[in-house]
Amino acid sequence: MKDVVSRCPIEETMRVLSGRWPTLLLYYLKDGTKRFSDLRRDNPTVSHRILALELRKLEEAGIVRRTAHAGYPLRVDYDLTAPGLKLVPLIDALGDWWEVTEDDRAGRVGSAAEARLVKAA
Amino acid sequence: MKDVVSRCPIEETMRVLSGRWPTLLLYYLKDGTKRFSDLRRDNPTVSHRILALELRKLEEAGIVRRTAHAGYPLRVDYDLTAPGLKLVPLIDALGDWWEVTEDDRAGRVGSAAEARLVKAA
DNA sequence: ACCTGGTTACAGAATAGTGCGTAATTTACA
DNA sequence: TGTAAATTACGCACTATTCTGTAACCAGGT
Repeated sequence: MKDVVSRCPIEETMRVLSGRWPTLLLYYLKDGTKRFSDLRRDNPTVSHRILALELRKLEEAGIVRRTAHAGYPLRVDYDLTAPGLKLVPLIDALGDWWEVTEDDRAGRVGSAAEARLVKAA
Repeated sequence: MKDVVSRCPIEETMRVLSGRWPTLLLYYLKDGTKRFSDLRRDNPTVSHRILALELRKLEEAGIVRRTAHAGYPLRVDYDLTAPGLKLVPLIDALGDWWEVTEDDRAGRVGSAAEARLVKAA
């Protein structure tokens, strides 16, 4: 994915949300502040390095906020920004779509155009 | 992205929609049947190989339907299935989100938690 | 020395692009 | 009449690019 300037908002959004982790991190962050180590526990299959990179990407996109606290054994908090919170229901909707359409997607029901014809008849 | 079996519907959905092309193809297919060459014209930056692969992925996911007509000059039509059509408004919503939150994301307004506090005060 | 959050270096895997080949029919031209 | 070229939707091999993981290392504070 080259860094092409596209004025298409869908493309821009997907540039941020694409991949395995972004939506999952949003999901885990939706009910409050989490620390780096919390997020690792939430999803143990993400590597240390990738988690840091993904979080930074989301931070730069203005979706999560990073807060570093001075002192102790070091502590960094992550939480959603207002735009990030607004994104949560949209992502949930995608998950719902997956479940609701499960049978149709598997059961090869035919095209939507076909369905329209059937309804019209 | 390994082929890990995850029962998380969000993860499953993103496995299909991730990347630069899937959402764009959905976008171009939303108002009717298109041929392979139409889709190439709609997005001239996708290579023929990748377009074929992406379309096949979407077909296997039950989102688009492929219809090959016999005979030469060879002709193949693509259109959305019913689940695919249902997906369209969700993707549009993501695009809208990008535009609506543009200022907030850029203008570093602070976290959502902060916003809640402000409202509460 | 140990903890947490993060970075760097390198390796291997996954993904994307280029160019060539193919099919049967039509059109283009000498 | 012969033949060369274009058309359409790919598949295949090869290369380029990007992504992801492992492991090591660093910072500041107890």
